[in-house]
Amino acid sequence: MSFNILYLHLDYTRRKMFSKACKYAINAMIYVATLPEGQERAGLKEISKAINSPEAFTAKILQELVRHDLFSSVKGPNGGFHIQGNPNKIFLSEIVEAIDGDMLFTGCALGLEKCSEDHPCPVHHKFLAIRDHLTGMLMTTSLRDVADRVNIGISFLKY
Amino acid sequence: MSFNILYLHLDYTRRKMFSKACKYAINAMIYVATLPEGQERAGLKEISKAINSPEAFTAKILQELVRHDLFSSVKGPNGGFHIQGNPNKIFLSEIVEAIDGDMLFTGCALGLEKCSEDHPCPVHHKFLAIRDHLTGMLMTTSLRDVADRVNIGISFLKY
DNA sequence: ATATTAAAGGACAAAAATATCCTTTAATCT
DNA sequence: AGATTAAAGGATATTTTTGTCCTTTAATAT
Repeated sequence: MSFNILYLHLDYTRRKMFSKACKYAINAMIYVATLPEGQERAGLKEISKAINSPEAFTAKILQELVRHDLFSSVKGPNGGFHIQGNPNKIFLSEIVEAIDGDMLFTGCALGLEKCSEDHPCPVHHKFLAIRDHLTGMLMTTSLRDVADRVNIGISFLKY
Repeated sequence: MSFNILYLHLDYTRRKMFSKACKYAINAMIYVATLPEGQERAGLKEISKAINSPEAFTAKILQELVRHDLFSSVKGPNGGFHIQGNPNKIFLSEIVEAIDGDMLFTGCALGLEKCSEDHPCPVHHKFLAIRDHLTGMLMTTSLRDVADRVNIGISFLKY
């Protein structure tokens, strides 16, 4: 039952920019940011249903976000997760960095250990602009920004 | 012997844009593109030494590049790999697509199955520009471009 | 106080990516 | 033709990422 695995298992032709864990993290935080005032806390089940993610795995990621002070959590009845701080001042870059780290922003695109201006990889200069563009965008896009788009119905968290 | 694994094995804080396989592929092709006229073919050992990559794994990747008509290969003594076609007309995008697929260019950043203008994810519009920037760069940067930089000594394939 | 609820945490499982080894195939060289 | 060389391909191993399950901890509600 493998058409394109005819040739080796080097078929992973579906590499994306972020890890799944990171996507779940971003989606989860956006979802919680969309909740109305007075009820801005949501439980694991609610969150993973809202963003269509595997519950147990999502739990691990939410824990990680709590450790990174992006969420805070409350146990027991009516417990759950709420955003730690002001969604206007939480940026996508912080979520990405919490889960995927900063290699996307700082690491060499070609994997050179000591890639730098002095000792650049062959695509160093080409990627500088891309990286700046990407990190600039992530560092200026707040949770509020994107959550509002969901709330007014012009963007979506699942399917 | 695990300091930052104190908390779960969700520590993969080193996500990069491309897979390792893809980096090896790009580096390998750049290396072969740097070879002087008349000897523009290199064997697996030479290549993986030049780009500092694991030999056997690199072999698989070179095979894949041959299947994608980016390299052609010759067996036996003095065999090896040479670039199939004109390095001026081979672009980084083709190598990335051969190994990592086109999800980086076309896939939704947040993993929405049917992310589109009509039904966009919360960061759709923000990522459009990034993606265009990235793919534009990859589609216009030729192997010759980057190989020349290595040849004149202003960029490097290892360390 | 006790029961209930929900997150935290540990152990484990499955899948994908990375990597190695060994055999087979096809060139070249003698 | 036979020996040698190097890529192709198959099998397998390791590591990382993704995912599940079950117990423990700490809140709330009765």
